[in-house]
Amino acid sequence: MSKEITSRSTDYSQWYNDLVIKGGLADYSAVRGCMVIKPYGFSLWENMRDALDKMFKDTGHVNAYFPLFVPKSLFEAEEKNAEGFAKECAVVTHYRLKTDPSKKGALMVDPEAKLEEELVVRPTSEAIIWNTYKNWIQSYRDLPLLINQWANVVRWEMRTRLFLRTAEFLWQEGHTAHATAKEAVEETVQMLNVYADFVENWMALPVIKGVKTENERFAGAVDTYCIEALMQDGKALQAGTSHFLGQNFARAFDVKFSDKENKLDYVWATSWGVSTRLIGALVMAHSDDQGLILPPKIAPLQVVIVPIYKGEEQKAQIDVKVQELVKQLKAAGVRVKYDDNDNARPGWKFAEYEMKGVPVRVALGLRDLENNTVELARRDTKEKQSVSMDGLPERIVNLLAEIQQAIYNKALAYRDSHITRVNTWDEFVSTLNEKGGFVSAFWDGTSETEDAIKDKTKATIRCIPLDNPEEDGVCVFSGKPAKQRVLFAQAY
RNA sequence: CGGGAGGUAGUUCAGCCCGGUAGAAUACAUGGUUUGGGACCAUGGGGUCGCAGGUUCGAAUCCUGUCCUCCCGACCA
Repeated sequence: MSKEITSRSTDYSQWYNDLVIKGGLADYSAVRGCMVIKPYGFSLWENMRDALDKMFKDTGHVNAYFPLFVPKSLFEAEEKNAEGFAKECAVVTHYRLKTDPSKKGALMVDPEAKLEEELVVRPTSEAIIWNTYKNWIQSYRDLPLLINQWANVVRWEMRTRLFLRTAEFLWQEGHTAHATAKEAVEETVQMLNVYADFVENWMALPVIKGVKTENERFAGAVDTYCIEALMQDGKALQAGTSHFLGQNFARAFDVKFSDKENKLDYVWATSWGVSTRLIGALVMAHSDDQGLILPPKIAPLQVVIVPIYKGEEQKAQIDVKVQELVKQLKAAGVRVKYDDNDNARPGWKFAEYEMKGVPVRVALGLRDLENNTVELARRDTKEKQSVSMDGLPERIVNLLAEIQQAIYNKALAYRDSHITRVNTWDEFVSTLNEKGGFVSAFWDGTSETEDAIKDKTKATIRCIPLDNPEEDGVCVFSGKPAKQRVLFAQAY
């Protein structure tokens, strides 16, 4: 069967690819490293986007849109940011094609149409946005400026993977400006909390909130806060970042404001983003060898109803019952589909919707009509039971909530059992090799140690957890004094 | 960007070594029987063999280039 999914134990990477492709989320395209997000995958993204957008607006932000292109001179203004992204930028150098005289029907770049100044296709929008903010901010009365943009960005990655790392991806980027450092840090932390809230409560994926070390910090940031999630293969995935940018961009773009005492100062900045990469996290964290498992809150379809019948007459009887149920479920705000396609038989549909991760399936046949029951099946546990049609809509609404919680609990249990405290280098290495997951270990605080560990084990410091206690210890690698444990892991 | 594998029907693949004008399964269409875990029978449509050159009487098959994908590695705010 062409729809079969490679098992996790056979080939984890292939399993992931199978889920994305066969689950109907995305497809490869003719463009290197760029994917087509299919309707089912995009619907998932829309649900995520809508929930996040509401949270951004509830915390006082508004949406705007800035250009796709950044003039090179603006891009290079903030030196560290420019350097960090330089190696993966697509650059527009010409603005016109012409017919190729040496080849019929072919086009060539018109050498006469070379741009005076190259345009960088945004890998992130700090530069173009801060160049704009310069014109918008004069006084403390103009602050804070709290803007978000939903956009696509391009990063010319060497090796791409569907959703996890594509050359073009969709994301949101918030860019805020504040009068004080304190306020900007508060904004940075607030948005980190919004991300954690979203990922945990909507995506059912537990995360660890923390701060990045200097090595892992966003280019141009003073501090990078992050949420880190754990995938089923024991590798960590950065699910979102929120940066305190200090006055770096204000200096680079000369954005000053007058405070109440008429004193000029540079404004304080933050930026924060999550991307379609979250879909990759979702797929890898929850799904099984039968296909996707999607949390009800963001699943494009929450309930699918499959009729089981012999002949038109039975079908008509079932239709009547189902129409009523669909109406009730829709009234309760449930995303429901009645699949009465006659081409596919029930067994085929069961397998198909399991692959697509629809949380709840209702099957309804003549036997059920006689007994006033339906067969109710949940995707996460694959449990099936025959239940009464009375009070069914409420029951389904409750079941959806139960599934949402169960998926979260399962991921949480896995994550918690994969945070291992180690005290020696041997333990550190063997834990990474044999068990995976997060390794909590003392670190001497130096980049050299961090680099050396990465070199030897491929593990990086995912974060210094926000609630980290200060304790005295010795660095697991260097043996030097250390003040706290940090979380290491191999990561996507 | 380095190493490996691959691109042939909508999909998964065989054919390639040894050149002779393309096949299976599945999907699709039609008709019939079916329908409580990926149904069956019959008939039918569908492919410039990734693209571009070259060798040859003749290329899916040999040669060169190029694009795309997958896996491993390097890189990855």
